[in-house]
Amino acid sequence: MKIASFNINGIKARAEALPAWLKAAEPDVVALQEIKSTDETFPHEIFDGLGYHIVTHGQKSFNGVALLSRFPLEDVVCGLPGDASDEQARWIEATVVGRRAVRICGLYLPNGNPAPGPKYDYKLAWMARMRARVSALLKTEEPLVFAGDYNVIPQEEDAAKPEAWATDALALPETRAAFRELLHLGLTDALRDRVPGPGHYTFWDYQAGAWQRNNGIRIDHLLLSPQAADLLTAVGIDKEVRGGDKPSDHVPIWIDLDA
DNA sequence: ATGGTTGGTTCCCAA
Repeated sequence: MKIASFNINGIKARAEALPAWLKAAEPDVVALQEIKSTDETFPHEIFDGLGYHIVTHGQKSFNGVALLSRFPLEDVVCGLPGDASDEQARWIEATVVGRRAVRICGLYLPNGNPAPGPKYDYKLAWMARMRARVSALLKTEEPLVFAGDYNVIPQEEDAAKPEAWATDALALPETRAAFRELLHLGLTDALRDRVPGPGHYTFWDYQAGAWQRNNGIRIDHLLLSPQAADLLTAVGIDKEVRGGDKPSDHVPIWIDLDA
């Protein structure tokens, strides 16, 4: 089962690039972030003929997440549990059954800039709430995949120019500590596990020729529960997508599970 | 230290 995460930075702007990647990469399940669309205005027609079941959790203008799957999407949960007053669409869960059942959680973790400030407070509170949700799901002992844009640069080696991010919400010590707390629950960072070391980026800013200079950062992650990590057979970043026509500023990251 | 670009919306904000 090939499972991917892709922050598309606007579903309507990616009406050509996203289907083109799906045809080439043939993922079974995809977690999309930043659809920037409501459920009502989501352009389902761009996926016609590609064979995906689709669930969306959108909002107007900003954020918004979705799951695509060649298998039916079961037991869907929209919104990160733990704060009924939170109106930002950043979390969606569903179970897919291939040869085995896997629960997929798609997430768009808050950016948090500027830090310090209320946006950074929201980021840290959201990460604490995610930790509680991960803990609850781990008790099921199901294979779990947490796929998304974490807006976290976990270590210095995950940025081409780490000094440029020293005071940024994506890299502050408190951000990295909160990310490590997730890992310490028992999750495996699939890419770090299989391809340790520097130079593996998933985001290049549109500005200042970041792509041409390979000034990238690794902020899109696939974290696996122990039962999912046992099934991991491959991991990759589809870097070439960044050089295509009308690209997102993020590229897809994917894993293959023996499931 | 600053600037630079894109998307969705709107008389700029978020990233």
